Amino acid sequence: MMDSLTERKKQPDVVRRNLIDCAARLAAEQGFSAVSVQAVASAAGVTKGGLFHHFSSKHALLEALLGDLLAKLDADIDALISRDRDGYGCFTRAYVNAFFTDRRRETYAQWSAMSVALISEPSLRQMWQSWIDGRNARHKKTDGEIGLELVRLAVDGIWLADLMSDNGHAGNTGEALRKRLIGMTRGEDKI
Amino acid sequence: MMDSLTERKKQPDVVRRNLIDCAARLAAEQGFSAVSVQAVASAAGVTKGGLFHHFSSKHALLEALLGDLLAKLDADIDALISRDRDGYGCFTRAYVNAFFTDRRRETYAQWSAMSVALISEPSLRQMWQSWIDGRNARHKKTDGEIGLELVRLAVDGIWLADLMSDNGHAGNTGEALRKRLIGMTRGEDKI
DNA sequence: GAAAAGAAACCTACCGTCCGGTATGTATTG
DNA sequence: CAATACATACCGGACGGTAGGTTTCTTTTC
Repeated sequence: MMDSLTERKKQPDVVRRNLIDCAARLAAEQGFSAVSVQAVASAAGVTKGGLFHHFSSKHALLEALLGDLLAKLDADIDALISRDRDGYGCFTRAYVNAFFTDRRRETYAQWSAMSVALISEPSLRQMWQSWIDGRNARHKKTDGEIGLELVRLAVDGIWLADLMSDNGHAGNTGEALRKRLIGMTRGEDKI
Repeated sequence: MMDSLTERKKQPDVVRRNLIDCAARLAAEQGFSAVSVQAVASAAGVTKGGLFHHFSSKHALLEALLGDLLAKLDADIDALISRDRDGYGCFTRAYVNAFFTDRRRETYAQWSAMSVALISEPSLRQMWQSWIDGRNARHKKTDGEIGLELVRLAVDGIWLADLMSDNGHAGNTGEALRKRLIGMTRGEDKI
């Protein structure tokens, strides 16, 4: 029996989607250790059994969550690349800019929390690894040089520094860094 | 009653030391998730109660372990700095070289495992944060420039890449990167 | 210097909690 | 009716931590 006003059909895909979102929100707001099966299920207004109906294991849920984040990142980067006029270093520039814009969005908090899982869980690492390998292979012609690799590594370094920092945002402090990095992708030398 | 040959007095500080080392070894060989109180105690040939006699909590044990690693890193970096003739960028160079030499040692595996805890546990993060803050303040005159900060960030990026990579060593692939980074600390521009 | 007293160094046994996962039921849907 | 979409109830295990005893060393006392 359903509420008279809220009367709807069951929407399993909506529930499934909601489970992923709740897992992401939990991870973002309370850290990865707070992402237990019970917590995610409760947050989504479902019981644990219900969650296990949609995902065969906790791991499957995490994989879905990571896949989601990767898909978004993929879209962002592709959009940035298509708007880039120069060929040389276009992926690296997109990588830098995608990072610095995501840095203020809520997805960033999700990434932050996800990173912990990403480092500890081998199969999740594998997903990230194959993503980055695929991208590197795809943009080898335009972004294969070691100088550009260094730029991307520096971005990862900032990411790591953010993870270590207490204030999640760490936001506006990096504009100088961003400009410098973008400059490096264009072969500008400085000082 | 003691064994006739193994006759020794109790050496609590040795046991304590051994507990830290075993925690580090466990973390290095089986990942951070394998570092449970029970596992560490067993590896050190002591019971759980014995461990809790030396460390008031699991967290205290982890802090001791991190403190140990930081002390070693401190010593390494100081030694490298004292051997550096130039003033400008000496800390950054030491940071780069300490990383790349540690990369082949066993301490690196310990760091790898520790990083997971470092990211997830706030109070451990705090220890790292204050270490790096102290170093940055101390070398502000010689290593304050943004270009040098970028070099250090890139090193952190390599560290993160290693964490994500499956092969723990990832060793010799980075010599070109190292030279490039060292070059950047001397104001050389390239390509 | 030996006995007594005290503290430090451990061990055994246990507790409550939370975890991921399962087995089985029941209501909804097509 | 059959399949899907959930809920309920439960399990075995590991986890961090505690309580209380027992052994070993150190210090005091006579």
